[in-house]
Amino acid sequence: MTTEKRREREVEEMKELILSAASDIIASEGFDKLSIRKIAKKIEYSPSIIYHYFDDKEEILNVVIQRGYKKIVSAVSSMKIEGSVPEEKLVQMTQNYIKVALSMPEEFMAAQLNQSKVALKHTSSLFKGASKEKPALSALYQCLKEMYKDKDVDENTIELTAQMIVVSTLGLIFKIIIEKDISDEQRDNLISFYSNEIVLRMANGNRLN
Amino acid sequence: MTTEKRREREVEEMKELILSAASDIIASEGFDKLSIRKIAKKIEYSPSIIYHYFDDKEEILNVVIQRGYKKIVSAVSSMKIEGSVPEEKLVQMTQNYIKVALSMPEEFMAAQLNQSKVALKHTSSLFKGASKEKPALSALYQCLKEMYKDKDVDENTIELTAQMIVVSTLGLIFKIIIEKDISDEQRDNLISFYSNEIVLRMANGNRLN
DNA sequence: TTTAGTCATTGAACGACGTACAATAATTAA
DNA sequence: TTAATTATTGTACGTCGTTCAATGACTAAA
Repeated sequence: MTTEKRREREVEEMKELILSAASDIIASEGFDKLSIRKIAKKIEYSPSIIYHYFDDKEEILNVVIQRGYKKIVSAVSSMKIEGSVPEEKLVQMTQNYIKVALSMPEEFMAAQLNQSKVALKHTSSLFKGASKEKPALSALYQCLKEMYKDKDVDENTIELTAQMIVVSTLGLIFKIIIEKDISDEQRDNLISFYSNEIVLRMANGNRLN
Repeated sequence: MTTEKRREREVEEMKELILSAASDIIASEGFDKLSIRKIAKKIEYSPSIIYHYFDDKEEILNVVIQRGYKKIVSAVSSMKIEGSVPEEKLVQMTQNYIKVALSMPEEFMAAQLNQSKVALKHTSSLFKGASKEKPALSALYQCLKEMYKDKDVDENTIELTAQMIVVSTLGLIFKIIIEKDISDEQRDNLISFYSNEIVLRMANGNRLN
């Protein structure tokens, strides 16, 4: 009777074994080098067994990517924002996000570029109402709202602005990761100019109203 | 004696045959589905022959990607800019770039994400002096300079601003392509808001000076 | 025109891949 | 102890990129 519980646990353990082997391989060799056969060798089972626990390679990849994405989200949200005025908060949030993303470039790119339904459920941010669903976007949205409290900006414009800031930040992160030979100095310059200048201009442009 | 010339031409023709077969496959099935064996079948040769004309699959891929990129560049630069004031030009340039990129999403993504030296030579834009070398960036740079002619903005800031606009635009394009299920209406909204509002804010923020 | 040499092209093979499936081994419930 | 269920494996298929020795075709020299 209690057997069932144990079985469940064992299945979970086996899945974990497979996933962590997959993560190891990805960490040491990169995403494209992951193969079912390598996982099997690493956990000392035959390749076939993996199909008892996962539908196919893609499912494994999706789980790994999803976990990477959660790691990123929790890293970002665990960072304290010390700014008192919304402008300062905005700058800090942007910098935090960029810093975390650049600390795990492989995982970040994989998560963001993955077009599977599962991945898109987490990463999509361009639909109407995204600022209510996505944590990063909603933090941005609140920040902007605070900034606009004396002005007259409609909600739709705030949402669009938040989306554009997110999308721009992603562009910067992508390019920094792709152009892998940027010097530390140049990289810091770019990030600092972007977060201290560009983001604030986007948020608080002189063309509002 | 003239044989050599003919040989050269034949080699070039064979390369072209291989490349165009590769392009066809990529166009109809996507980049990841391209295989040496498929190319061979398409041109009715054995797979081995391909290695007489190219080092490996990657070389073929690089050439195709490079051509795709050139296609994009020439499409953008052939578009007339009708705006009289630099602000209008800026908006139009941005819209043109986005439109062209979205008209060839596969090729555009492949070119931009390719980390090979060859590709980066074309796509990198975050180094110091990029606004002098890269056509898209330099057009932007000129535009910004015109906008700032009465203000006092140093060259470095102009370059950084141009780079940030490019990078942001890429972010928007990437996300629109990745989130493939965005409705036409929503997509047009985003592009219009970005190019008419956000880009101008980035260029002409109230925080200048 | 024959010969020797160069170059184009092929077929077969290797090792790797994802995956399906029937056969076997282990475990559980009766 | 038996029957049923479940875990695990071996084998096989079709795919892939790539190498290499063997062939075929063409070219230059005799």
